[in-house]
Amino acid sequence: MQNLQIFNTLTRKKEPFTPIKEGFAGIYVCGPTVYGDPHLGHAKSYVSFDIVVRYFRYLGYRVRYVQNITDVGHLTDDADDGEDKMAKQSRLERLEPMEIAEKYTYRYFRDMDRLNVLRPDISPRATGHVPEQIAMIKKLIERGRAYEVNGNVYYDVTSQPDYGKLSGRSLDEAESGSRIEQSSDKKHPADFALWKRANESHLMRWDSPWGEGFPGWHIECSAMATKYLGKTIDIHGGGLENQFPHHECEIAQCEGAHDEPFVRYWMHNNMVTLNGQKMGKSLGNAISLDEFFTGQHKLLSRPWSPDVIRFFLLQSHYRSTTDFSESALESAENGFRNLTEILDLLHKTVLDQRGSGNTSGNVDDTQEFDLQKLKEGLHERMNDDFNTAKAIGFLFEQLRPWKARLQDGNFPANVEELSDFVTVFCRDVLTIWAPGESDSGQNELPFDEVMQILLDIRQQARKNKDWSTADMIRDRLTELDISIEDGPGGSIYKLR
RNA sequence: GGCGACAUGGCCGAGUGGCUAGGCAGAGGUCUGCAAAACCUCGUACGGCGGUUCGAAUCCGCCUGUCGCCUCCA
Repeated sequence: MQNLQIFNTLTRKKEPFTPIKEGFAGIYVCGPTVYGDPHLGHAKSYVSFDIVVRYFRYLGYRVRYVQNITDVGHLTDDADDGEDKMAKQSRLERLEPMEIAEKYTYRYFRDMDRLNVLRPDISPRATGHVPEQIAMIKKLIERGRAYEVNGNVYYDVTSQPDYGKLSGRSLDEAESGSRIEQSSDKKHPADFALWKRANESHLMRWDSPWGEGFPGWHIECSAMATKYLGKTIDIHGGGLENQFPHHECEIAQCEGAHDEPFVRYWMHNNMVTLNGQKMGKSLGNAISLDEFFTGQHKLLSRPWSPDVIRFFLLQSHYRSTTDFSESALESAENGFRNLTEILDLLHKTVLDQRGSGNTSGNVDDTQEFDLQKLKEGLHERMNDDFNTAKAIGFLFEQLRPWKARLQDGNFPANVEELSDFVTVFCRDVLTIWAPGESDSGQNELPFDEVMQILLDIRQQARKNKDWSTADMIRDRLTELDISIEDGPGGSIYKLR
């Protein structure tokens, strides 16, 4: 009955989703390395997978969503003398490495909360799972998949016949690749570290059978995914740039340790560009989410709300690159406002009907709203590899014809069912709107009542053709970013 | 150098071999004391060159361009 199709990076095809266990879905997504503020790239990735999780739940699946927090400092350089990212940041900020991890973990969740990204069910920390990682490494050595040299442990890629199956690489390519470091200890240039020996100055270090050191940068995901989701998991997601080498190595580690397929469906979201350019610290265009929300960045002319950023992201597909620019955001913002106005109207109509028994509007029976068509259309689009862009387009297409009628107080006979469905879909799946959200600004003070007084005075002036008073009220309010709109049924105000 | 993706109307952005995606902007109109807002109407696009086909933006080849990965990165 559900024809959910997922594009599987492993096969490069859309495939119907079938869970390992009926009714359950285990999802693992690579989480952030917490040594800096989250930026647009994080937003794209985690909003994309937020949709995946929410849609699965909407379909009735019980989801376990696991997303790691990488708080072990991995090296900025694959060579032995590379600096640890966490250590580097802790030196810069004069904080303990774990203070850095905590600080940026909080900031990560704060910004994701603002974007309405659901928190994972489990957010395992890499530093909290060192024993699990060591156990997995031991197992790999026992099974002849890994070897130890001078306190370092490497994975032997030649022991994995299908190494490279996810990214479409072969070991021959890797061997001839010009940019692979020819590390002395490795048997094969593509071998990767499972455990690194810590030199004297290294801050984050643990005891292990191979001496003091720290885990390699792929093993945490393998160990934690296995611990919480089992040897084979339904879905593993992450950014496209992690496809190789990170995810390839995760597969090698898990399948080397368990001889069972690690992941059924691999999902990768595409990247974000800013004004057509790759976002990077070196390019000076890496804008953090907080800077977007506050507008405090030299490339931004004003703040952009998290809702608009989420909506903008959903207007493109997760497997397409998304180019951010202020003009594109502005378009999204206008469209977003347009759509939410319709949703507000629907909700308000239902409240009026339910509330005051006697109704101000009336049923427009000249035309039915085809709710079945809306439902099926949205499901069809979401089932097509979570195509939120198509779904939003369809939402506009179906709802727009009713906007004018709703404004005139006319509504379809099934307005309640329509509103209920749309509320669930927009609030629980897309999460771009929730009923009553837009007008619950300052309930502490009787702001609304005061405004009503002003509007009444102005209405009186207009009745008396006292245009100068009427216009003064409007102009002064406009200065405060409160706009007045006169309609047939009276005037209303809008903040912003 | 190796591997891979993408090139759609002013902008953003979906897309199935044949039928209007959608949004934003723009133009005209309705409404209005003026304005704003809102609503209605309007665009027939698919990088270039070949090929397959009755028919291709959609399939194949070549070319050009952009981007990503190959090194930490969502």
